[in-house]
Amino acid sequence: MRPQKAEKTDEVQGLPRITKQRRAIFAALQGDASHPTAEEVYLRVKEELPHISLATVYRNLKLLARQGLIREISTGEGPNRYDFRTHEHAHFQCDRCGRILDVEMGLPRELTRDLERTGFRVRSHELVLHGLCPDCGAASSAD
Amino acid sequence: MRPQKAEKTDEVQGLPRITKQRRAIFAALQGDASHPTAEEVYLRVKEELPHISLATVYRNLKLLARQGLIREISTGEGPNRYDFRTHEHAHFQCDRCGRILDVEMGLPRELTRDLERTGFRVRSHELVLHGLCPDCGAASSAD
DNA sequence: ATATTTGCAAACGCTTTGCAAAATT
DNA sequence: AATTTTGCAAAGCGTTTGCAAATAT
Repeated sequence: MRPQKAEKTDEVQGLPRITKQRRAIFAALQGDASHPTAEEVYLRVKEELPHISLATVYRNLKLLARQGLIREISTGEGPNRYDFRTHEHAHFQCDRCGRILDVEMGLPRELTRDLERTGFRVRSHELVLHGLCPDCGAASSAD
Repeated sequence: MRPQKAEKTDEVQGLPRITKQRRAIFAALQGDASHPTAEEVYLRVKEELPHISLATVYRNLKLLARQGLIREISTGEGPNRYDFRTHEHAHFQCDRCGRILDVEMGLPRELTRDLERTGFRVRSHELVLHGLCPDCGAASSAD
């Protein structure tokens, strides 16, 4: 029996470090309510760091999302989008213009309560509404 | 000015035809509450129609979904899944076993009412809950 | 000094598409 | 007969990954 050195069983990842790329990506997202895609974030950050690669952007967006510093939105069509707002809220995607808008809407307690009663443990949820946004709704009734 | 023959502007698609592939794909889904992926449907149908191609399965699942005969679920990770139940309901995906379960849960009227008041038109929504299903929740507390 | 992170390019998984032949209406 | 649909293979899109060099701790 050979002595084992500190069991790396859990594939533990060391502490995330603060690189200029990581900082710039996070900063680019701050205050951007447009729910940009990774590609869009890449283009924004590229102005500041012209040598940054798209892979780095993808890696960092994923990491920031895992850390809960940003939110990842998958709309079911097209690329994922990223949201600097991490509080509980839903999203509305317009069928016409494709824009994604924040909707301040939490899931009613009673809904999850029933689930938990039947043995589920609800950790999170993603709610995406589809339809026409105010702009496009008005435009379409004018057609 | 040359006479134009019947303007094909709208790229109108003719009526869907009933092929044995289409029928088999739809049939394979009937009563299958497991929310199979396109690949899984393909394997099932292949037993009956060994020469069917994966592309045909993809095409038909999309078509059936557009027609409202089945429902397409995008969970945000992994391939899309298909549901023969078309009525309003949510989905629960277990973080541990990955299974997707139906949750009879409609969106409360009041929630959408506010949106409609502010000019939105809500056509549909997709709600996916994440957490632990009863089986996995029990298993994990035993750890 | 050690571990993480980067940029690059190549690979990946899922899905869609162009095409000629086959099948449906 | 006209048009849709099929199977095949190839392309597509968004994303992830292997690697050696660069960087943060």
